[in-house]
Amino acid sequence: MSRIYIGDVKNVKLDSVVELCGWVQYVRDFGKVVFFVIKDRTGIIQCYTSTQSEELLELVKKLSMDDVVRVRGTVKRRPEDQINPNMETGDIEIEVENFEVLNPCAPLPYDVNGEPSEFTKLKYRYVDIRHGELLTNLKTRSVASSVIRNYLSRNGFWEIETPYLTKYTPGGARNFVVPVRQQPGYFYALAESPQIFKQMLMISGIDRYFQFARCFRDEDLRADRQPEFTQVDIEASFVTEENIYDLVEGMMQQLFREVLGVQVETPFPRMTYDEAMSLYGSDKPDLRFQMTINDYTDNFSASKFNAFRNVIDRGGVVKGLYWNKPLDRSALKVLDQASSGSGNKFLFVSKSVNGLLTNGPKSVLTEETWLEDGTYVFAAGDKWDVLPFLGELRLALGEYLGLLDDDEYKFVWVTSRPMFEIAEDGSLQAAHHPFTMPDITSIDEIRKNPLKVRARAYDIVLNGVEIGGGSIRIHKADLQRVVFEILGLSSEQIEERFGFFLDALSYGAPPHGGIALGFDRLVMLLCGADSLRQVIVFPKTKSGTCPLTGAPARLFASQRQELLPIFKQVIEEGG
RNA sequence: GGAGCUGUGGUGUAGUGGCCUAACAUGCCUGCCUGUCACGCAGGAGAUCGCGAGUUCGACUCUCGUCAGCUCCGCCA
Repeated sequence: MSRIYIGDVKNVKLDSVVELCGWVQYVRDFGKVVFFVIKDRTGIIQCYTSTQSEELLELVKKLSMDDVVRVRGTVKRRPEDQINPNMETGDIEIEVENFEVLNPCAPLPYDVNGEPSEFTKLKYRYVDIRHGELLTNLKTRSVASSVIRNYLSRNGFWEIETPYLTKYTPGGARNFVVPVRQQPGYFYALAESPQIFKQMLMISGIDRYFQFARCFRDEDLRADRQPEFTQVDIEASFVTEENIYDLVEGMMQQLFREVLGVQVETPFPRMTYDEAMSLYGSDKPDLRFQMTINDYTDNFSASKFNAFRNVIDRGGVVKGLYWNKPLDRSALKVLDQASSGSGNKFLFVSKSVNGLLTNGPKSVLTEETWLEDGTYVFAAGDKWDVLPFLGELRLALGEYLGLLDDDEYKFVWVTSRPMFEIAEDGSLQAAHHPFTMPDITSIDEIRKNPLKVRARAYDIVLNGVEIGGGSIRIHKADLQRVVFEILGLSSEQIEERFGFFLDALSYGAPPHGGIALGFDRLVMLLCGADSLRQVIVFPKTKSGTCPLTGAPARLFASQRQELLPIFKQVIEEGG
């Protein structure tokens, strides 16, 4: 006989003898009879021992929480009146024949039934995983990755690993750098994504590739951002947008069916970036509720409400949200909360048979006879300030009205972003990345008016969260060179930074495209978690430290000696 | 880089310019209990109130600084 999982005990015949390994959860000592509950990753079960063996009884009394034990005993049905309906194994228990403490556990550093600070839990992450929801989340994560691997393999994709130690890529995220002992003054960069390599694989004739790629970015962290995270990186040759959409929609369908038992409708709706912004005030619209942003510029163009009319006279717009029921002050309060700190103001008007409730001038607004019963939230100003602001208010209102259903999954493709946007310093920068194919028929088009050009890029959005993005790539060296030039790179810079890449494009690059899915975020949504830290096994704190290991750390003396020449070289090169 | 919130026995919280020799719960230690199920009961140990400076007759409490954690903005193609 050998050890079985606790979760399998319910499938074993009564009165058979089983061997279980796990952690002691609770000990309930009644002097002459002692109960203790043990747990492994599959479940929990109650064990008991009584006076049939005084020796055993004495040993069991000494157990404490999270001692690691091996228990051998008989599966017994509990007395009828002792069945615990709150326990999956509440109708049975193990009568202990013998047991062994494999390793006693020191008193736990925190109360596992309470809610210790996140820092404490990170410091003792293994305790948290053992006792919390993390165990379930990690299982979900494992199932998700296996579903995705199978799906992609079945569709002819090869899993290939690309280097993490690579060359610094300018623009985009800040890279982590790694000093190279053998070449003082030279550094690797940790890959912020496998972008260049996956294109190289297409040029290599791999045709279909995927990878669970770790990506590293040295930027400030958020609840949904870690310095290292995992992307499902996918690239294919001779494809169009439609092929990528089909592939990913099939994958999501399979994933949600196998992980959650949820049937996802395909194809996913699509909207352009402009539609998403003007209707939802966001490039990642949450389509779980259909409230959209409307234009009220005409309604207010002759209004006595000067604040709005003046904005319109200066070329601004008035946009707003409408809900067909009147709302009270608590809604206004929620919106105030949502807009505080944004620097934008909104006008709240709730109209009913009882009159107007508003945070604006009531007498003036009463004259706006076109207002219907229900609630309006208006904002006026420059279109590109007003839309994102109303986008925020829309979400706050949706949440307040209880329109965000956690069990609903609304996917949408957002397409046709502008190829370039204007950076703060006035220069142009790539809105997606500089390897994205512009939607043009001739190179002249992009040279003449780059800001008008759209990118053949697409984002996949689920319930207002961007879970992935990709594009058809540039596969011709001359077009790629022009894009670099528009981004302000000199020919010398292009040569130094991307010479090898332009070479590759000129040596038989096939048309290709792909997508990268944020695996951590995807798992977060599958688990219903609200922070990445709940689906990443050993995450870092907001300032990038690891409370468990104490990373990052200072160098040892011996390491300092070895690395000294490297930093000497850096200092000599100057700033 | 900016804004906000938080920091009190191992853990989670309470507290207020003197009432604090710092409270409660849980955990820990000792003892009692034959059917509990986060068992119960009795007793006990455990904290220079994140750190530093200042104001004050007096600071856990007020002020400034600093450190750490969290949320948001910037940033993250």
